[in-house]
Amino acid sequence: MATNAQRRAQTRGCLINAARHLFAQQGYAHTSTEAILSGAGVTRGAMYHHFRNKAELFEAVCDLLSQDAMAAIHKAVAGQHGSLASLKAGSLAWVDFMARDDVRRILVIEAPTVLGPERWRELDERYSFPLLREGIREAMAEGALHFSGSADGLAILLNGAMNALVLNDPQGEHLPRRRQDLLALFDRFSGATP
Amino acid sequence: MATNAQRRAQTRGCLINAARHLFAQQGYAHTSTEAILSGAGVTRGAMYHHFRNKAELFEAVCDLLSQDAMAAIHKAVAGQHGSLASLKAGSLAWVDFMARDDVRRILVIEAPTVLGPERWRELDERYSFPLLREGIREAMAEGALHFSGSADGLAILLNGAMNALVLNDPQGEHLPRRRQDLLALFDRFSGATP
DNA sequence: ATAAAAACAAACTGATAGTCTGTTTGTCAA
DNA sequence: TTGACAAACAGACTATCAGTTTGTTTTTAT
Repeated sequence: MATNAQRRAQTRGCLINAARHLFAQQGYAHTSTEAILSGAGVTRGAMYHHFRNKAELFEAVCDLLSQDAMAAIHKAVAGQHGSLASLKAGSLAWVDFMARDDVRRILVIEAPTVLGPERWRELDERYSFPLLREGIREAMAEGALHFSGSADGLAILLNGAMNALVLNDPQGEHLPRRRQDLLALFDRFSGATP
Repeated sequence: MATNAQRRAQTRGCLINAARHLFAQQGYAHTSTEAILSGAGVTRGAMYHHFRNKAELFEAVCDLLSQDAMAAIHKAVAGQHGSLASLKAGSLAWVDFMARDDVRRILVIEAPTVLGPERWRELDERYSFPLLREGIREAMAEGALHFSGSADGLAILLNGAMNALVLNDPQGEHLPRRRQDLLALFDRFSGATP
C-alpha cells in the first residue's frame, strides 16, 4: 500500500533506468519498447501512462544524465579560485563526463536527432550551456579572457569545440591528449593583443 | 533502349534526389521508404537492388551533398592568396554551405546518428576534414597560425566550433554575426605569444 | 540467336510503436 | 467507513513499415 507519488516515482524510475542502459548499449532506434518494458518489469499501459511516446522517455533519460553532468561540473569548480581556473576546471569536467560511453552515445550523438534541433537546444540551454556562458562572461569582464567577438559567440564556439573532442575520440583512448589540446585552446585567449 | 549504365544512373539519381528532399523536410526516421519510392517514381525492387537498406541510401545522399560542399570550398579558396586567407575563406564557405536548411539537417544533425559514429567520421575524413587539417598544418608551418597543441587537435577543435555555429543558428538569421565570431576566433591564433 | 546477368516489379512477412478498453489501486470528502 | 472519483496499470489489438522473396522484363555477351 504505497502512496500514489511513490508508485509514480517507482515506475518512472524503473523505466528511465532500463531505457538508459538499453539506449546506451543499442541506441535509440534499435531499442524496442518491449525490451524497455521487460527490462523495467512494467507493462505497456504503465509506460504510455507516464510518457506520451518513446521519444519523451528518451528525453527523460537526457534530463537525468544532464543533471548528473551539472553535479560533476559544480564539484570540479568548487575547489577552484579565479574565473579562468573555474572555467578550465568546469570545461574539463564536462569533457570527462561526456566522454563516458553511455553519456556520449545518448547526449552527444543521438540527442540532437531524437529530440530534434529545438528541443535539443532547449536541453543544452537548461543545463550546462548557461554555466559555460556565464563563466566566459565573467572571465572576459575580469580581463582574464580576450576575444573580439561576442561572449555568446565564444560560448557557442567553445561548446562546439568541446563536443568535437568527445566525438572524435570514440574509444576514449586519446582523452589525455585532447584535454591538453583544450587547455592549449584556452591559453590562446589568455594573452592580450586582439 | 538505354544502356545499363544509363538506366542505373537514372534510377539511382531519382532515388537519391527524392530521398534528399524528403530527408531534408521530414528527417530520416519520419520518411518512409514508400514515400521515397513514389517520389522517385520507382518500385521497392529497384530500390533494394541498388541499396542494401534505407541507411545506405541515406549515405549516398550524404556523399552527394559532401561533394557539393567540396566544390563550394574549392571555389572559395581559388581566389585567395596565402595559407591563412585560404583557410579563412574555405572555412566560411563550409559554414555557409552547411547552414543551408537541407544540408544542416542531413549532414550536421542526422548523419552522426543514422550512419553511426564510425561511418560518420569516415565520411568527414573522406571530404572536408582533410582539407581543414592540411590548411591548418600549412598555416602553422608558415608561422601564420600559432597553437601549442597538435595540428590535428586544432583541426578537431575548429571543426567542432564551426559545427556549433551552424547548429546554434537554426533559422540562419544570425549567420553574419556567427561568421564574424569565426573570424575573431581565427584572429586569436594569428598573433604570437603561446 | 540464345544464355546469362542486370534491372525491375510487386506481393508478402515480421517486427514494433502506439491505441483502446477494461481493471486495480489510491485519494478525499461527507 | 464508505462511496465517488481519479490515477495507475494491464494486455489485447491495429496500423505502419523496413526488408525479403519470387517472378518478370530488359540488356549484354557469345
